[in-house]
Amino acid sequence: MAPRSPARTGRPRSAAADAAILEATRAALVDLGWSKLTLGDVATRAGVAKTTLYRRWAGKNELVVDAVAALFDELELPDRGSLAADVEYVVRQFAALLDRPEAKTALMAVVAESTRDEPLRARIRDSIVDRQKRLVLVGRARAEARGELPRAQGAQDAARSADLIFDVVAGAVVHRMLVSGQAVDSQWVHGLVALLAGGLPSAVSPLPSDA
Amino acid sequence: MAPRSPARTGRPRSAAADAAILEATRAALVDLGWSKLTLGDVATRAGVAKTTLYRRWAGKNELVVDAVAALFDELELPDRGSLAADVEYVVRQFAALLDRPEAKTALMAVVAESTRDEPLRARIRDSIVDRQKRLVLVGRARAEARGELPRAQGAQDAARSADLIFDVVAGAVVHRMLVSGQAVDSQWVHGLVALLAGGLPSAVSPLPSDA
Amino acid sequence: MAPRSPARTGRPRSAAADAAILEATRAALVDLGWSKLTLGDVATRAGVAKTTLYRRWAGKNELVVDAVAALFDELELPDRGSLAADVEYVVRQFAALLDRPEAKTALMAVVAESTRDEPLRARIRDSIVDRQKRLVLVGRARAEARGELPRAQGAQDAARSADLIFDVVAGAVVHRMLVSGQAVDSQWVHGLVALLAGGLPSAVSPLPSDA
Amino acid sequence: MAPRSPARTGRPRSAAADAAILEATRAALVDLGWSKLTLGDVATRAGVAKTTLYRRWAGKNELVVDAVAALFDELELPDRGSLAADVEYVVRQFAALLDRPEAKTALMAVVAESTRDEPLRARIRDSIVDRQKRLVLVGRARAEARGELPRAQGAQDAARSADLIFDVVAGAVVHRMLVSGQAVDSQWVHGLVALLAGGLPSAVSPLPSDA
DNA sequence: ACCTAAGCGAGACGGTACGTCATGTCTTGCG
DNA sequence: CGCAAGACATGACGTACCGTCTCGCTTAGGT
Repeated sequence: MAPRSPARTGRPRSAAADAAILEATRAALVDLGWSKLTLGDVATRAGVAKTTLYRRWAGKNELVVDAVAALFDELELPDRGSLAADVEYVVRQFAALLDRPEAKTALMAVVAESTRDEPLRARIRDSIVDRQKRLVLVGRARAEARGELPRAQGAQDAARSADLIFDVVAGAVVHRMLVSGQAVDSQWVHGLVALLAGGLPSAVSPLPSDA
Repeated sequence: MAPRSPARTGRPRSAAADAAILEATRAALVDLGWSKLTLGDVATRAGVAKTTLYRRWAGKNELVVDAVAALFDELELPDRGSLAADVEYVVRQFAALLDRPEAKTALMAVVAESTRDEPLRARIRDSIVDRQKRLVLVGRARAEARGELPRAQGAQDAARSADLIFDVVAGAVVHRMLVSGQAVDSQWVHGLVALLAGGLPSAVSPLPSDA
Repeated sequence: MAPRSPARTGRPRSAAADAAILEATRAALVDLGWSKLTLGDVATRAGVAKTTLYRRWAGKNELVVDAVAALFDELELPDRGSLAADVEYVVRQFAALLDRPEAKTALMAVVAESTRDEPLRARIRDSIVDRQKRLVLVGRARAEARGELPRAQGAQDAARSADLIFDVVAGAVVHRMLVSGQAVDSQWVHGLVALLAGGLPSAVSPLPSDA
Repeated sequence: MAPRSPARTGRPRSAAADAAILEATRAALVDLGWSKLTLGDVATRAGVAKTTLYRRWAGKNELVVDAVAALFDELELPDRGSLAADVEYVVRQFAALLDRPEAKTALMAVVAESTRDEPLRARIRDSIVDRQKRLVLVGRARAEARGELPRAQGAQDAARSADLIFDVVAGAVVHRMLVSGQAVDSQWVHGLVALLAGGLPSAVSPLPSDA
């Protein structure tokens, strides 16, 4: 009755090993960064043989995607009472995540690798990117309920605009922190929120600082 | 030191070498991508010894930053008549640049490396990022002249909002193409322009397609 | 009455497995040679699990000794009518055996291993070497009966000279084939027989060829 | 003018490295034996990188042949006054050589490998085997001069019988020590000399012991 | 007819060595 | 003296076997 897995014989894979490897990968990312991380070192840290690691992941890219994906699932969006507050909350949360060294060094690196590796791109999309779009959908649904935003006209338009908002918000934070190399401070967050609320005209006007 | 060049043999190399190396680096990025690019291969392609290469650049990161920086200087912003048109133009131009394989594979990679290498981050900022902020300044100046945007209140606010706009626009395009892995098509560009013009409420409303 | 092994319960070992493993070992020696033979491959060929194999043999050396030992028991020495004919017969037979790829590749290899492994040397001696000394004893007994050789003076001398003759004859054939890498052809065999009959003076004189 | 070697540019190979590697190989053979010798360990012992080692030798087999070949060139044959004395001298010398652990463990192993590797067999023949045939030729020439042996009838016969004598003498010693695993003591040497002098009838007669 | 203990296949496990590759440095000899 | 050619020490790569260890089954003998 139960759809048994195709191979049922042999010694089963150690579940503990998977967890140890992913944890060791994150630790190694913190200590060494992406480019100096070696799978041999990860295996040693995890108390595992290199072969065990290669049995489960095709290479460094895939391993790091899995190791980092879990971090992104920690993001959440409680109701802060208004669209602006929700946006501010999620932006700060995302910035805090990108401030963690393991996320910072790994995210751009695997994205860079994915430009020449379609399966990797798909894995990143499935494990990391698409899962965070839920935050946009939740936020928008609340804003619609509050009357802050008009209701989407159709499913396709809804998806399209969600993608756009996601790219703008996530892209802005990533670019600010990793490309421009500057902190996501209150001033910048308030500027972004203003821009999202009212477009460029709102963004260029000075804002009351709260710092 | 003195550039003597009456009829000396063997001398002309040095000047040509730089150009040949950077060109070879771009070609290698196209063929191999960032992670499989090796300095030995670049040297061979450039018809140069590895020693010559290491005499001029500290490593792969620095070389690639220099090789790619030139591409970004091609961006320009002619007056398209309105703020919206200017934004659309620069977004499309930037997207076209990021579609080139040598830019795509290299940009994220060096940014990733720069998360643990402050001198590299500075080099990227100087050679690539900051030079493109001129586009924002030019665009805003025109928009102010046209009365599309209010004048900035002070130099500091002006710089701050220019940084914000730059992060939002560039970040959105980079995220769309490299992280989400989707094309920057007309629909998306128009959505972005609408969002920049009027904020989220404008972005979620359906737009007249031009595709 | 029979002093059964201490543990008598449980499923008995499969007799078929032993035969299959030894046969698979010989086949693998033919296909791969000693150094590329792996126990995993032998197990697969024999349709047996690696554990089954390790339950019975300590390692590759022991397994191969057992696998090739059987080949050597095929040697025999029918009465050819004279000492010279008996020697020629046994030399040709031994040469034919050493021409089989599984014997050729395995014999020297296990002997080489045995230089640092006393138990292995003993196993080789018991399973292979000493069993073939019977051929010398049979041949000498016949020659004595024919009056071709004087009777040995004592048991110790008899054993000593049998060892010597064995080393000389077997050593010559092995050296000819495996070290010098040349064929044991009629000319060489006749030369050897002449040398054994009359010593070096006989060996350096030209012999009537029969090829 | 001089026919320079094809490649004349670049840093030349270190002559010191070659010597250090061969010496380290012999030391490793003594410590570990053939089967546990690893090229990585040899490289470490020689204070050399693995790549340097692989640049010069194709693998373990070739390296070991070169490392032990030098040992065999130490053999020599001073005039001991009679054929029997010359034979005894060279047999003892060869036995002493085979008693050295690096020669013992390596010789049979490379011979075993050579059964499936024709280039290796040729290398062994050129570097080790053929070079020792000189001893047979020297010994025979002296014996002929002394009148102990008849002169060879032709060059071909001379070569053939030299090969035979070499296989018999060297084969007997090798077989005695490595296969039978017994010492080449005086009794055995005298037996061998007697056999070579007068054939089997001389060998089976008891000899005056000198031990 | 059950019980029990060992054998069995499959295959994952921690290891070790492999042979190759790229890095960044260092000698050479040529021009 | 600059430079190409390429050897060098270093160290990671990804693979192959090793010999051991679970697993979930047979498969017998003793009761």
